[in-house]
Amino acid sequence: MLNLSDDILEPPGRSPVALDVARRAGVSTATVSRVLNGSAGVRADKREAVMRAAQDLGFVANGAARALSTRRFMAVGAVVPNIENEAFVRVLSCVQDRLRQAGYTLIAANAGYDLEDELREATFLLERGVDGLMLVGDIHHPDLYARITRSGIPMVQTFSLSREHPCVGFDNAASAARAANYLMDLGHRRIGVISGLRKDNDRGGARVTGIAQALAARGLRLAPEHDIEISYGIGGGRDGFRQMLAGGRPPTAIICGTDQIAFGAMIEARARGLSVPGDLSVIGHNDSDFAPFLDPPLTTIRIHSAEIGHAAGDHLIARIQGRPMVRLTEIDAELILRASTAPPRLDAG
Amino acid sequence: MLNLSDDILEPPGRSPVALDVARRAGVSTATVSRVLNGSAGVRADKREAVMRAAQDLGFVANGAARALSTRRFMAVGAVVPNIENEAFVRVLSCVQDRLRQAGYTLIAANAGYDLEDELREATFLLERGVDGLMLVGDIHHPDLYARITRSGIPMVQTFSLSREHPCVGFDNAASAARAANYLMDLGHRRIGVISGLRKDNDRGGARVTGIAQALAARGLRLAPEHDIEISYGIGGGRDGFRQMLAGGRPPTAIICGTDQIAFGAMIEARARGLSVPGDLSVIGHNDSDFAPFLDPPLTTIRIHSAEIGHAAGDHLIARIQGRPMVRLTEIDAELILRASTAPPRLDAG
DNA sequence: TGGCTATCTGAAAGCGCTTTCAGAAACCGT
DNA sequence: ACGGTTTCTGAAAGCGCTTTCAGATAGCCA
Repeated sequence: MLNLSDDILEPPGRSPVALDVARRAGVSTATVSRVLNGSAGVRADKREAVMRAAQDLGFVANGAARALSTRRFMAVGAVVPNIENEAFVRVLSCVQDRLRQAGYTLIAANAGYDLEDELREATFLLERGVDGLMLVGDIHHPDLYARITRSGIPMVQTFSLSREHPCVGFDNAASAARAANYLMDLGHRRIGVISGLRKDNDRGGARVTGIAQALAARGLRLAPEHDIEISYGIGGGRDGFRQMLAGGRPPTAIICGTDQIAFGAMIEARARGLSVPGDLSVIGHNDSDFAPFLDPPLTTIRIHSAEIGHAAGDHLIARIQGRPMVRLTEIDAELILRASTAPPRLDAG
Repeated sequence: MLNLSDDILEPPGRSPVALDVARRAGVSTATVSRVLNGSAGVRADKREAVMRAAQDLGFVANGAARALSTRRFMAVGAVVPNIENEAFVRVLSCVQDRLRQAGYTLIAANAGYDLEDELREATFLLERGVDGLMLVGDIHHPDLYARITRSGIPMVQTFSLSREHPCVGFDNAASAARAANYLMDLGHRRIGVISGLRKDNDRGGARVTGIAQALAARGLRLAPEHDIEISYGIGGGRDGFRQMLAGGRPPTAIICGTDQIAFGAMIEARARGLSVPGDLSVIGHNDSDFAPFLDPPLTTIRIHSAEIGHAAGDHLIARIQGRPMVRLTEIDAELILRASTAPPRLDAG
């Protein structure tokens, strides 16, 4: 690196502050602030001088001081159940897109499907001073709502609909019911479910409820041995389907909580000599990247994570900026038909 | 909600500050600060009073004021090329683990494999006042290093080794070479590569170089028509392999930049009537969740993302806290042998 | 009980920025 | 050239917390 005088002058211990810029430009810190924040009403020559001085010094405003002064942290927090889950990552990424455009930062945290942990993480973000908060689902620690209210910042829930709180999501029960109806229309009468853990997870719970109700509406029932709950993942899907087969008469179709679970179930089915969709129809959830590439390509409920993220971001920004905003935004999920579903064999009874 | 007097007393407009707690507890803000930061030397009765007052008021310290005062933001930033990439997400998640234990927050940003964007995002984080910075790879915008130096915060690079900068990673060239040697040991002589975009991506570049050198060391060469660069993803893998077949005599083995690419290539191979590993051996990178479940299970280079993340987190925390830290930490990648690799057919020549 | 040390505590001074408010400078028409 | 505007600018007052420093209090022994 060249030893330009500017570099040498900078004592490495202390980074330049607004006062340094002001002195160098021969103005006051007030003017420095005005220039750097783009507010009008500064004569061109002074504006120039400030810009140059800031540039020379490599001045970067201290975010904490700015936040303290403006009472805006310029960041919003998001707590998701699992930061490694494809759908949540997509949402975070899209929320961040929108925030960035408005000059805000996203700070994401992981709750691990546990209400206490979620409370802890959200409190952490609240302490940091985030200007808004994004959560997943409609089940939260009661103290959490109190703290959010007290902090006075806007909050939005995602991935499910809520009658109490602002939300961007879809009707998990209805979309799962749609999948069940589709299977029944194909002629299936023994339909199973493999879902992720449902504790403190309204999405998972609603989906199973929706399916059960759709079955009931046509005089069928979700047999307990066909209602499996496992921890997420491909391995979980294998285990789940194995468990289901152990429960007596096998279903002719299953609806899975994620595409990973569906993938696992399909692997296990094949290992047992069952063909998909010949002996077993399979439906997943999410429309993951790999879903169209499975063998057979997976029929799945596409959750528009990107749209949810964008809408949630817009929602928070609007409320932070004091603009009016609808309480509920519905981003409908969609049943994507591929080749993992077909009518049951005639002899399947 | 019950209308407890405490709730009513709180004017919703203004959240309580340290002074409110101090008054209610009958002490000064200095003592409040001492109690809430766990510093010793406060008599038990006053400590109690402060705790109760803080509790009653639902007091949450203002993070900006604290940061301004302590000159610590208690957050570190991370800029990764693609926040939706499994390996990077894993690293972020593990870095966060470590940071959290030390009381720090992670703020992640997306650079999209573009040096300018990376500079922009990193600057954004620097402005925020992060206490440390994690980057991916050893190729960055020259201005970025200058800004980091000027800010005086510790930085660590990940996923590759660097002779200049602090880093936690592995030798991409060597591990890819190991895969190539393994294939050559099996008897392969026409080996191809499908990698992600290599522009501004030292990892991708190093891997291809490593493979080319390993081939050269045994008197073979990486034919240009067997050296394919595509954008990441399963679809990319399909396209890439199709492209490779169009280039004349097909390879008997390929090494792919990610498991997704490998998956795509396997799909395309099968569509062309080639069996894996009979006609084509395939090696991936990352050991993704689904790799063991592909058909056949995928041989892949396992990158220990979790360990990299933990080490990077520890590295930053140590330096932030002024503890000494080694400049370079090597977390070796590992070749995981599964069923997608086998000796070439005898007639493959 | 007095005097000395060991503990506690509060007043006050920042941290670095934004923003108000009043004064200075520039501009205008006559 | 002068009063009246209009436009700019800087001094100074916070924002809410931490931390120093000196004074107050408690504890102890003789």
